[in-house]
Amino acid sequence: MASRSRDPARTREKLLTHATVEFARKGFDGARVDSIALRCKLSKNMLYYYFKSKEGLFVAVLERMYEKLRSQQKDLAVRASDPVSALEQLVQHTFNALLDNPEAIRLMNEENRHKGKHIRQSKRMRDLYNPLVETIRFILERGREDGVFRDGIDPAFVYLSLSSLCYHYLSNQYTLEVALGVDLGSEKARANWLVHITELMMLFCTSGAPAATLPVITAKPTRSPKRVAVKRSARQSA
Amino acid sequence: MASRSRDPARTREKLLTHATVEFARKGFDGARVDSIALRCKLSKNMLYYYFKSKEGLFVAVLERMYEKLRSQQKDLAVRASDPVSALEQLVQHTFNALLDNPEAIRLMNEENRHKGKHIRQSKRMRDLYNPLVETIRFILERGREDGVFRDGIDPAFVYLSLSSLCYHYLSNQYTLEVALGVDLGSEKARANWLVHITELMMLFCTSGAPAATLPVITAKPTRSPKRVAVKRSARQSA
Amino acid sequence: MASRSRDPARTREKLLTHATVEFARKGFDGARVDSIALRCKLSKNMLYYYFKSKEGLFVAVLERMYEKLRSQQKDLAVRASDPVSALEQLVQHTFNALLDNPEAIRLMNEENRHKGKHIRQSKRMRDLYNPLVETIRFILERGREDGVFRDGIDPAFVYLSLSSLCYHYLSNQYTLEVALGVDLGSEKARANWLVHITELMMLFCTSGAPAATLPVITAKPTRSPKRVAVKRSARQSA
Amino acid sequence: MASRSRDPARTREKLLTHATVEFARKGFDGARVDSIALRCKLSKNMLYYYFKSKEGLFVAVLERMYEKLRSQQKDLAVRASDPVSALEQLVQHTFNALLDNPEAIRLMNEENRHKGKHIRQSKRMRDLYNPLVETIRFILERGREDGVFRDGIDPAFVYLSLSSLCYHYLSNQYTLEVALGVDLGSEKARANWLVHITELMMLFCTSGAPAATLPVITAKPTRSPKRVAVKRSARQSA
DNA sequence: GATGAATGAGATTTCATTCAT
DNA sequence: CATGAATGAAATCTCATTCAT
Repeated sequence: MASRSRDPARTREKLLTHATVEFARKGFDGARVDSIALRCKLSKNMLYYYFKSKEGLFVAVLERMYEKLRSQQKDLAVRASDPVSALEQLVQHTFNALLDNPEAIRLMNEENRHKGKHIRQSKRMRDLYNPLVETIRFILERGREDGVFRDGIDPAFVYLSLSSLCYHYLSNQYTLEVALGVDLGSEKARANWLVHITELMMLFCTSGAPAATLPVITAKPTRSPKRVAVKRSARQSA
Repeated sequence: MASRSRDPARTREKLLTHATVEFARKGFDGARVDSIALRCKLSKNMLYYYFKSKEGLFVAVLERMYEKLRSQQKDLAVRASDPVSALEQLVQHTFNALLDNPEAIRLMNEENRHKGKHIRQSKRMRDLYNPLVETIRFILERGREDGVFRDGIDPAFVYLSLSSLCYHYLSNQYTLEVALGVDLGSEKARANWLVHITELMMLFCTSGAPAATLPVITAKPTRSPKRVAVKRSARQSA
Repeated sequence: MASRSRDPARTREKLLTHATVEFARKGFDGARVDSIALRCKLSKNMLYYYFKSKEGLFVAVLERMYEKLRSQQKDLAVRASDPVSALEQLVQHTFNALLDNPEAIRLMNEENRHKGKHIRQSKRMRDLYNPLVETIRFILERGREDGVFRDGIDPAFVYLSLSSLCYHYLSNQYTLEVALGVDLGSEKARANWLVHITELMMLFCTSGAPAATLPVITAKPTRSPKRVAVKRSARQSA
Repeated sequence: MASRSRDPARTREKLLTHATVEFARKGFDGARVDSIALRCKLSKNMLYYYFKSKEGLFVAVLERMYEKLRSQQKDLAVRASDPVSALEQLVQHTFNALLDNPEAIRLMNEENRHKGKHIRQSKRMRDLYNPLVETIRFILERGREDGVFRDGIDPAFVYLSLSSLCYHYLSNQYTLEVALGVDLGSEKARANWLVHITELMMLFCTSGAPAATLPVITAKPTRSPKRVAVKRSARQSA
C-alpha cells in the first residue's frame, strides 16, 4: 500500500505536463479533465485540489508555457554577439523554440480566441517580455552605432515581424500546405524558410527609411475593424 | 405558428452564417448546436437534416469561409496594375480580407489544430488557391521584366511571407498586446502595420539575392520536429 | 417526370413487405419509419397515409403475417390423408412454415411481449385458427376410429405441443446453440429435429392414457404466477 | 441531500435488478435509461459509470438472468432421486424457473433476435449449461441401467424438447390464447400443461426406438433455411 | 397519391465538479 | 494527499409525426 507518489511538487508538475498536451491538442473546450487525470494516473480530484478548476489549470498551463518558451529564446545570451549575428540568432531561437514546443502555438491560439482574458491579468507576462524588447532595442542600438542597421526602428515592429514569420509558418502549416500544394513540414523546407525569414529581417534592419512606430497602450483602445488603406504617399520610399 | 419559411436555400444559408460565427467564437468543441439553431430560429434537427452532423456543418462553414476570403483578395483584378502597385494591393487586400472576416482566422486556426483533416479532402481548396499563386507568379514575372523586382523569387515564399505578416498580427493580437504592452487594435496601429509589412514585402522583391524555394509535395512527408539551424554561409548576403 | 408507381395496391404491399422485415429484425421500438420508407423508395408520408401510424403499420404487418403462416400450414389439404400421415404432415408443414417465414417468429415474440394487445382485437385471428383446431379434432377423431390414436386427446394440447416443438427450436436457436454447444442451424440438424418431434407427437397420440384438457376462456382469467407442482398421483401412468 | 448510499455493490445490484425488469418489459430498444435510473433513484450517469453503456448493462443483465435461472433448475440436487422422479423434477423445476422469472423469457427472446451476439462471447454460458447436460446424461444412463428408459437417447434432445414444452407455453401465451381461444394463464391450466409435458417427456424416454442425435458444433455451420422433409422411412417406428 | 421541409419531444451519452472517506 | 462514488446540467443526435405544396 501507500506507494502513491506523495510528492506534491511532482504531482503538480505531472498534471501541468499532461494538461499542456491535452489543452494544445483538443483546445480548452475539447480537453477532458478525465483524460488528463487518467494520463497522470491520478484521480480527478487532485486536479481540483491543485488548480481549483479546469480554467485554473489552463491558466497555469499558459504561464508555464510562456516561461518555457521565453527561456528558449535565450535573448540575454544573444547580446554578447555582434548585432547582425544577434538578430540572426534571435530569429533562429524563436523559430526553434516554437518548433520544440508545438503546444505553445495551439495554446496561444486558444488564448487569442478568448481575447487574452486569461493572461491579461498575469503581471508575469510583462516581466517575461520586457527583457526581450530590451534586448532587441539593445541590438538595434548597437547595430546603428556599428553603421550596419538603419536608424529609428521600433523594436516592437521587429518582434512582431519576426514573430509573424516564425509563427504563422508553423501554426498554419496544414492549411497552407493544402492551399499551396507544397510541403512545409520537412526539415529541408523548414531550413529554407528559416533562411528566408532571416534574410527578410536583415533586409528590414539594414535598408530603407525608418518605419512607423506603434502607439503605446494607454487607455482601452477602440477595436473597430475599419478597413485600412495604405496611400502611396504614406509609404516610405527607399 | 408563423408560417415556416419553406425556402431551403435560405434556411441552409442562415445555418451557415450563424454557424460560422459560433464556430469562430467558440471553436469546434465549444460551439453549441443548440445555440446555432436558436439563433436561426430553427429546430436543431434542421441542422442535421442539411449537414448530417456537427462536423458536416463545420466542413461546410470552412469551405464557404475560404471562398469568401479568396473572393475578397481580388487577385485577378490586381493583375491590371503595374507590378509594384499590384503587390501593394495584394498585401492590402489580404490584410483587409482578414480584417473583414475575423471568423476566418479562428476557423483556420481550428482547422490547423485538427491538422487540416477536413479540408485536405476538399479538391475545392486547390482550385481556389491555384489562381492566387498564378497571379503572384505573373506579378513577379512582370516586375522582373520591368527591372523592378529581382529574379528567382518563389511565389509560394511571397505568399507565405505576406500571409504571415497579415495573419499573425490579427490572429495573435491579444497575446501580443499583453506581451509587448502596445495597442494593435486601433485603426492607426493597423494602418502603420500595413505600411510596414508592405515595405517589407517590397524590400524582399526588390533587393537582395534570390531566396530559396520550397519543395513541392510528392509523397507523405516526414514531419520530424528536428531543430533547424541557419549556417551563416547558407545565407544569401546582399 | 411523373414516373412514380401510382399503383396504390403495390405501394401498400411494398410497405408491408419491407415493414415486416424491419419489424422482425429490429422489434417494434427498434424499427425505424425512415428506414422502411427508404427501403421502399417512398417518402415517409405514404406510410402515414396508408397506415396512419407506426403502430397501425405494425398491426397490418402482424395480420398479414398470420395469414401467410396459416396458409402454409395447409391443414385443410391434410384431411385427405390417413390420420397418422396427416399428423405427420401437420408437424412438417408447421415447422416448414416457420422456417420459411423467419419474420413470423420475431413478430409473434414481439406481440407476446406486448401481451397480445394488438391481435386481441382482431376477430380475424379466431377465424384463422378455428379451422386448424377443427382439422386436428378431425384427424384425432378419425385416428381413434381407426384404432391408431388413443381416446380423449384435447386438440388444443396437440397444437400447443406441436407448436412448442416446432417454434422454440427455431426461435431460440442462437441461445440454445451457445448453451448446449450444438449446431441447430444446419439442414441436417433440422431434419433430425423434425424426425424427433414427429416421433414425439406420434407417441403422444398413440400411447398412454388420456391427457388433461385446457379450460376454455370465459371471463378474464387470473394470471397469478403461482408455482405449479405435479403430484405423482396426478400423473397418468402408462 | 439524504446521504448517498455509498455502497457500490448495492448500487450495482439495484441497477441490475431494475434494468432486468425494464429490458424484459420494453425490449432493448424500448428500454429507457432514464427510466431505469429513476427507479433506482440514481442519476443516469451511474449506469454508465458501472456498465459503460446501455448495451453493457444489457449484457450484465443477461448474464445475471442466466445464472439465476440455472440455479433454480436445481439439477444437481435432482441426481439424488431415481431416474423417473429426477426427470419429472427437472421438467417441473424448469417450468417453475421460467414461471418465477418471467423476465428471463423476454430477455432470451431479445437475445435471439440479436442472433445471440451478446452471450456468444461469454464463456460463462458454457460453464452454466455443461452441468445440466451432464445431469441429463447421468439420469438417462441410470434409467437405462434400471431398465426404465430406453437406450441411445441424446441428452441434448431431451433438453431441447423439455425446454420447448416449458418455454413456448409461457413465452407465447398471449398469441396462443387468442388463436386457440383458451386460457393458458390460470393456475389450473398451467398445472394441466405441466402434467401433459411431463407425460410427453416420460413417453419419450420410456418407449420407442432411439432418436437421432444432433451434430456437435465444430466450424461455423451453414444456416440455409432449406425446407426439411421427413420421409416416412426415416422415422423410427415403435 | 406523393413529396421535401420542418418540428418538438426525448434518447443516449458526456462532463466538470463535489462528497465522504 | 489522495480516492472512488455520485451528481446535475447539458450536449449531440434521433425519431415519429405533420405541414404545405
